[in-house]
Amino acid sequence: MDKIRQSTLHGEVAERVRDLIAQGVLAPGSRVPEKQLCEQFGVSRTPLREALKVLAHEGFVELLPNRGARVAKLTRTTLKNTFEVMQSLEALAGELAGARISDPELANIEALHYQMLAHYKSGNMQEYLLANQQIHEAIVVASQNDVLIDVYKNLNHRVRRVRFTAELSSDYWSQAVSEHEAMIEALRKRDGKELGSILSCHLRNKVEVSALEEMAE
Amino acid sequence: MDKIRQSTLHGEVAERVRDLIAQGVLAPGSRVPEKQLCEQFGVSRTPLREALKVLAHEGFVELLPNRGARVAKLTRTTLKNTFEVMQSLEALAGELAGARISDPELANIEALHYQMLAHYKSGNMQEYLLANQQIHEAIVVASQNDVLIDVYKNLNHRVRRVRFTAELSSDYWSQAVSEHEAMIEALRKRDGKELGSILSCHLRNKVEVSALEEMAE
DNA sequence: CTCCTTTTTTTTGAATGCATAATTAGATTT
DNA sequence: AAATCTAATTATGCATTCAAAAAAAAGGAG
Repeated sequence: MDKIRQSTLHGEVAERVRDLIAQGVLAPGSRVPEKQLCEQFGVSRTPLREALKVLAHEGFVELLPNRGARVAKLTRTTLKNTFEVMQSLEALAGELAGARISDPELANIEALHYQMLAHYKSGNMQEYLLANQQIHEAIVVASQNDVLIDVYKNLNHRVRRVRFTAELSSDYWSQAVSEHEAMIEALRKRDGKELGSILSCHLRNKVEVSALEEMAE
Repeated sequence: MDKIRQSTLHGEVAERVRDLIAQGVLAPGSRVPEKQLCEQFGVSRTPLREALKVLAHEGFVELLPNRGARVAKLTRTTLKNTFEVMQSLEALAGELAGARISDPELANIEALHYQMLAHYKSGNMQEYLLANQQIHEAIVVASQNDVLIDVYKNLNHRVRRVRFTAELSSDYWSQAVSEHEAMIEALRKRDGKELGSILSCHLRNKVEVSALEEMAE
């Protein structure tokens, strides 16, 4: 389950910077202080700068010529666009997963589903959202399409810093839960088409629901 | 039309290395000779290595710890997976473009369409494929979803090195052309749903059609 | 002659150094 | 006192250097 230790320094650094951005330690629009981060991480500027190149490509930071890296602002529009793409990718994942999912994978998703229901009943939103997230990821993984998995994870990374702080209405919860029920049902029937269209709708509300912290500009 | 000169050295270098890979100068599986490329480009290893980090993230090369970068092999499976994702993205692009495309954009696509038809009639496959490619890209751009455009371009980059060397059957050509006719028709009607489903089918044959040069393993 | 070990060479990963551009601070002028 | 110009400081981009690891070459045993 653990991913293989990459042992690439720039990779480690990239992950830590991503975390700093996700946690809001590095504010959107602010410059990325190379020197300070180097001291903090105990590495030289070289691997940090390599990491910044990758992060720029991932959309976490912007590189300004001779002005270093700035934390990219996640605008409402970008967020909406990202969800739009993720929705489409999930729909594809659902279609493929229907045809390709293995029994253990299905069992795992079912287990997650019941965990999620339990959190729903007990009103534990944090845990609910985590299980929910894991289900979606598991479906994507079950698609067995490496490119899809890769692109999806990258986009997921990007929106990680958006916290769902809003109180979700009970209406929304119950609808989401029933959609999830339908998803599991479709998976059990190995009905990819059905699963795809459920997933396609499922994300549609997420944008409005998510309360955005940093929607400057 | 010209993109803004980025003036980032690692960006330039990345592009040149991408080209070398696309042209097959750097063979799949072979190691990327840092020193040699540095001399060839007239830059030091720093920007080259930064570029390699980005290229690794893009899937062009693989980084092996203490063994440098190797040109990634594009397996049949990866190619199939990539087309699967691109197809899904194009379908989304079509849906969005239907709602959002501007009149000049539509006119441009129509122009490209007629160019493509001309090449079809004259049997110029190379030019036909180019126009075809441009139409697909223009539809993606017309979606006005920056994230989508970005991801699509990246995937398109990856498969650029696959050359369509096979002689396309006239059956395939005529079918593809009539599908394109339908696409234009849907665009004129601003019918995103229709365009999406046409595009969704349109790519489906591409995998089999594409004659792959480097399908080792 | 082949296989294995040891040494040499090359290559890689990361730190440091240096020139240039940008930012800040200070001085000068109005 | 506000604004503008200039000097000092700092940060950035890239080249270079250095240590460690891997590949290649040389040597030795069976």
